[in-house]
Amino acid sequence: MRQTCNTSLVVRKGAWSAEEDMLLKNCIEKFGEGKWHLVPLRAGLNRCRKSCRLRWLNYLRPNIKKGDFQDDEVDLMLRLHKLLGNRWALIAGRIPGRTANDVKNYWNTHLKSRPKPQKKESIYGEPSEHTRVTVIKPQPQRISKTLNLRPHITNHDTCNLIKSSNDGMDNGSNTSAGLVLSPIVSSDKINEYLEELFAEPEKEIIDEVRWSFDGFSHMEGLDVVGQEDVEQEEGQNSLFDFPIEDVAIWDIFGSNQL
DNA sequence: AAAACCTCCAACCGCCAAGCG
DNA sequence: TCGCTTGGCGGTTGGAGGTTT
Repeated sequence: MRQTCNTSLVVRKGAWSAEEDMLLKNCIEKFGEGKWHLVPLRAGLNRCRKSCRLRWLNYLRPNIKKGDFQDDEVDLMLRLHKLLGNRWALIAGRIPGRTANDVKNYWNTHLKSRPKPQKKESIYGEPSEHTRVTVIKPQPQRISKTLNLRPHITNHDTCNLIKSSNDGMDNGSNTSAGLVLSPIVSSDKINEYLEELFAEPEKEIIDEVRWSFDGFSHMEGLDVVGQEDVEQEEGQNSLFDFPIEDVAIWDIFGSNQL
């Protein structure tokens, strides 16, 4: 019989006690993350694997930032949500110390129902009523060898996806798989997609995206290469083959391997 | 003071895809 | 190729604590 959280097997539910936390923490520190099906046994916990995993990821793991979201975190969250939609794991992967659950909860409680600001007052780039925004949703959610990234990009476009070896996180706060797009997609396709995405004058698009690039590179210690430098790069199949604003979009998809 | 209501977030649930035999 | 197990995700819920009446 398969033991899951849904069976009638008696597994403890509800809030975790300090003792359970300690047992789980000791277990993870001893055996490492992963093999969640073994964790309840190893730790001596009467909890299901999912519950153990969730408790560790959302509460016990080191480097988790508690407390209110800072303005820059909220700003980043809004921008990422505009691009990615409800991809909380991906969004959290770009906000150091925050978990997907944190981001989701914050969004649902603070941002979801808030009125959209007027266009001119918008600091988050919210779309006007005439602006159609297409949320980028890498499809499918998990990497597949036969992945068709987006309808815009047909099989004719060679579009390789590489699963990031370090899950796309360099801050230890997220376990979502990072996606790395190899830059074989034509710039035309990217520009076409950007235009559809923002449906704004070109300058605004570039400003928006450049902000993103600057933000990420600052946050993650990336070495920003300006447009002039980009043009001097010679390597083939390099992300630097792209204009700087294009690189930012791919970074948003989850890569920190620039 | 207490009941009603609201807010927030930890935890649960169900689903999906990868991996493996 | 198929079925099972596992890891991971987003949506939802329940209850504790705070606020209002």
